Amino acid sequence: MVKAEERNRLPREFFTRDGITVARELLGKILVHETPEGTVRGVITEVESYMGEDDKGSHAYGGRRTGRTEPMFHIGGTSYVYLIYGMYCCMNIVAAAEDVPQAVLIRSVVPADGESRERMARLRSQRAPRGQAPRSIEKHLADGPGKLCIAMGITRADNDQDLTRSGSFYVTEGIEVDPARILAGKRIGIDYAEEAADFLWRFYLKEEGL
DNA sequence: CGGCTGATCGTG
DNA sequence: ACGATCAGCCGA
Repeated sequence: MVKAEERNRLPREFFTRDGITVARELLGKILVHETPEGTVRGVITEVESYMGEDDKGSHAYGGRRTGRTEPMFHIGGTSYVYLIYGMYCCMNIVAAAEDVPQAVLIRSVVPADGESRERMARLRSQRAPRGQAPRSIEKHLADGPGKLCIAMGITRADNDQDLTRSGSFYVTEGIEVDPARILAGKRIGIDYAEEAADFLWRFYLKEEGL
């Protein structure tokens, strides 16, 4: 007997489309991570597209295929988790076909239920670098790529996983999103990307209200 | 709320 | 050296 959640898992065909379509469609979907501490579910509210070899903002720009970027070249539906600034992780979901290095950076989620909210708060609290936990965990539970990974227990151990098959890491249907509620803006933190820094490839939901 | 800065380390 | 970042601290 399968869990209802398993029946709603997004299939390969969802992810093997272009990175902008997948990014927009991911808004409102639920990222699920089953950890030893329990299952954490987050509704995706902000994403960014990284569009492959020609995108100066992408790790795969110029076809750069190394140990780190390898997962980006795998088939749509693969996870790409990497360490950033020596202390945080960023979580991406690869899009498109194999050898087409497009990916969607998950920038923000909100807890899908009360249990997830509690687990996110605990995970964020227990990882207090020097001293006390962050000031306002409640208001900023998972509203950033690094915070999101901490809140959902996502680490580099979750890199290069097939989200369409993994038993503990996947995406399911979520809330219905009116396309009119999707806003677009410039991607964050890629000032070095020249003209690509101005592309409106960041998508987010108007009003975090849900 | 906006700007500045230190922390920290795998990757190329 | 350099980040697809975060949190604390400052000033307005």
